[in-house]
Amino acid sequence: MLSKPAPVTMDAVYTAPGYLFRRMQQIAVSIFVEECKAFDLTPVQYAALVTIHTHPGIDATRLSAVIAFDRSTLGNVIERLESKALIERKPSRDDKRVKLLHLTKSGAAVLSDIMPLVERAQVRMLQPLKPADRKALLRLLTQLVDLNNEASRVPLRAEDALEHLGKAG
Amino acid sequence: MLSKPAPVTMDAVYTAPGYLFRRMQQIAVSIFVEECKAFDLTPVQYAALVTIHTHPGIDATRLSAVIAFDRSTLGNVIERLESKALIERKPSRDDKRVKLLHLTKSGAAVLSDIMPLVERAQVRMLQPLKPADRKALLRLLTQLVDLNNEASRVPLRAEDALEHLGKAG
DNA sequence: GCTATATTGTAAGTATACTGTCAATTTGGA
DNA sequence: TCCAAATTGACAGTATACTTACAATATAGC
Repeated sequence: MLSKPAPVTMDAVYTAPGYLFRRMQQIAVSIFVEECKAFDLTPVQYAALVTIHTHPGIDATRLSAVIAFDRSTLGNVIERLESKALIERKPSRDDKRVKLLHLTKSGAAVLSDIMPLVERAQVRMLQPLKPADRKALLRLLTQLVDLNNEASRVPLRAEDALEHLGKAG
Repeated sequence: MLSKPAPVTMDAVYTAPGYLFRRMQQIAVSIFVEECKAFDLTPVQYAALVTIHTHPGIDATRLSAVIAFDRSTLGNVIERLESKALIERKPSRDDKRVKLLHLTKSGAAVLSDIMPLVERAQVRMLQPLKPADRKALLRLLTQLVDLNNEASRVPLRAEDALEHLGKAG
């Protein structure tokens, strides 16, 4: 026997994992921006700063692989960071196509000042849960993001991107 | 004694809940678009269609509250749905400021055709986890989104938005 | 050494997602 | 009733996040 199609309710939206992920991302960005409003820095810009600090002389394409950003999107992000004088772009001697990224003094100062605020924001996002639930959620989310890595259009390629990044500049 | 500041590593990015939420949202959108590519419909457009179907004659402002979207963003979404002839906008008799939203026949057909594909996408997002872990993650995420509702710039206001939406048109 | 292929940065185009502001309209209070 | 305040849809501006395309350059295979 064929059963009738279920009636459409708002549950088709509210209980969908995709809706919850979008909503949580919205909330996370709100909290981040609020905590860091003194610095006019977005979550994406922060991730880029941390990565350039950790890997001085990285180029834009590798950076995009290390933080799982689209290469085109990252172009604009880099532009904004450069116009705020937080990073510098210098042509590579080895490869004329490449531009190497470094933090400026100002960029390093901003990064070190903003890190405690970012930490506060991260804590706030999970605050409403009980400590054990925070741990459980983080564990499941880390696992799911890792297992779904290839499903995203811009998979994380941390090791691949960095294995050729020696002490060269 | 003052302790030295911890050295900055990529963990400042990778283990932050905010990074994991952004990454998971990225993955979720990728999977949605891939499953639904036959229909050229985005997750946001889908949520709008479901809501307009469930609440015919809703206006844009209430719609934004029901799915927790920014009102300005929603304006563009509605425009696109209208230009694809999936919805209609009609002026209200009661309030000259308001435009009421309804699905077209084509919109209703698309919605009913796309729902199984959306369901498949939602399943795929959690597929890599063990069934018990899927349930646990959904439960924690639902709880966290609910408890953090006010932290977002556009809180969900389902009941408020709908309590005045009677049979009027 | 020369050529097919790949990589890099960049640009244009689309779609969220937010910040403001604004005019038209409605509503509530004095 | 009349005026201040709120609401609604629209617009401009910024910032992700993706697509495709392109020119300059580099690399690999022959």
